[in-house]
Amino acid sequence: MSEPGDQRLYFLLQRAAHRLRTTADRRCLAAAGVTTAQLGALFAVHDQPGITQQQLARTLGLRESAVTGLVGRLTGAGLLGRRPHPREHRAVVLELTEAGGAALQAARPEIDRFNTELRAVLGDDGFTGAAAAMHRLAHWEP
Amino acid sequence: MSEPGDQRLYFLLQRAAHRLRTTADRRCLAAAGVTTAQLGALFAVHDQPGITQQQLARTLGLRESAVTGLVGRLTGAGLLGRRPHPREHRAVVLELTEAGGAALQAARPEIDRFNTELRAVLGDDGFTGAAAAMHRLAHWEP
DNA sequence: CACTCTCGCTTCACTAGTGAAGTGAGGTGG
DNA sequence: CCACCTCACTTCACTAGTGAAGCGAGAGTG
Repeated sequence: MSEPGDQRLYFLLQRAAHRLRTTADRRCLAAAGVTTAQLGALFAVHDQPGITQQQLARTLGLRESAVTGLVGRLTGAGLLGRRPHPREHRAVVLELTEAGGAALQAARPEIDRFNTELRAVLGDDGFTGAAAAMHRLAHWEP
Repeated sequence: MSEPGDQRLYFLLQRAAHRLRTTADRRCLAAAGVTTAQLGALFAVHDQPGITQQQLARTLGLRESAVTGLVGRLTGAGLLGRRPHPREHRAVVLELTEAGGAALQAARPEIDRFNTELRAVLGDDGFTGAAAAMHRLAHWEP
């Protein structure tokens, strides 16, 4: 409709990401008391129990210092547990607590609803195409 | 290549946005001493001199409180000037300083280079399609 | 003339991230 | 046996954003 030929991909991408993030965060906070960033960490730990913080950083695409903070907030909220790694003295092993699993369950329907809405906005082809493009950009080596 | 059918658009979008943002920020900081968020504000003021903070917030898709901080950093760096609005006592009017204009000029080639790289990664059609999708998502009313 | 209302902007506490520098228990080589 | 190195993790100062609460000069209103 408006501005059909807008080609400032970087700007639009940041705008879209920011928009989606704030609305998704709002919904997930209401539904499960966690943000989407926290949800990402919980999912990663759920999919790979016993993951270390370093692996988690790599999985989420963050620096380790960011993970220190994120994990700190999650353990503080009782959603994640930490214990020393059995074979590597520096490392720490993460696992979901019951509350963490419950938060994941509570957020699940909200996530599905959100995804469905995105699919409705873009259409099936647009959705798939966008996902493929984002995948390429996320894994691009500059 | 890997994970061809990854359909977690939200996750991928955030990942891509984060990835692009950090690399673009790094480059723009090196080339012009400003971040891309600051560059966005400078461009908006350049395109619309005398813009108020409220209008700037709307242009950038941010809350006014975020703009307070952003503008504070930019005036502190001497890139932006503030003066009282002639007709509206609450409002403030923004304009580029010379240093602000210079920063814009210094960043321009970096921006163009980055955009060219993105186009190379996605291909012309992929680029246009992604931009259209991002435009839709950025302007989506939930 | 006083009283209230308006509404840009600010402030505060918070989450979320970078990047550089630091920490320290445990292997490793002389 | 001890100094040295490794390297997960932490800390620190910073940018960037939300959302709620609040400020305050000026316009309306009685």
